[in-house]
Amino acid sequence: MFHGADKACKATPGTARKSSKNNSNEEECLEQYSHDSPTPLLNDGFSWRKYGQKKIKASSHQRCYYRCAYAKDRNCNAKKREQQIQDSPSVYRTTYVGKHICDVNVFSEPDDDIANGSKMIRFDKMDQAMPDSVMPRLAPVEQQAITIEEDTDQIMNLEFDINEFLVDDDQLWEYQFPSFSPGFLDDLSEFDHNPFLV
DNA sequence: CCCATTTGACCCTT
DNA sequence: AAGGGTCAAATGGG
Repeated sequence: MFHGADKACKATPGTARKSSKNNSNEEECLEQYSHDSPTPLLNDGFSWRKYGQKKIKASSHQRCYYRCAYAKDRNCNAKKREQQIQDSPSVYRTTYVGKHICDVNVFSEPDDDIANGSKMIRFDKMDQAMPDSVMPRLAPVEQQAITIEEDTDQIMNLEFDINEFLVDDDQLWEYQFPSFSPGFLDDLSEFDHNPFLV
């Protein structure tokens, strides 16, 4: 139950407010994709703009809502929400929703890129770092085994899975960003996450 | 001043 | 009605 990849084929609830009730079944199947890490994933390569924050009933922590900083300019509909889902060993779940069409150039063939060992990273408009963080795995994951968690969006079994998360994450990031050392992220989050102070 | 975050109201779905 | 997601005015920092 980790990288819960599943689609929400219900015509973007967010935009539904404009066209009243056009829902039902559009072809707007948003992918949803979560990623857990011991620290908030503040800098995942995209520029985000926070647009909301809410207290979630199930959790004692708040959930923050971000959308692509270029959403306006490039009409990008990528969003993410981030929430601390556990305390003791703190775990933050970042859920990505939608795709970054603002960076569609590097998106062409993620698998191909990786296979060829070529660079799939562009720093053009990013003042931060690598683009395309976790998105490229969307497609492959979809046809893998989604049978694990479907709608079980709960946190429950996290306790014993944490270790898996950590290990897997390291490998995952290394796999996706060969140019960066695995510790790169740790380093980053170490100084720009401040759950309680500041 | 400009722009990103904050924050509560608003809206939609269940 | 409750819970979750987004808007937008106010706020604060650069």
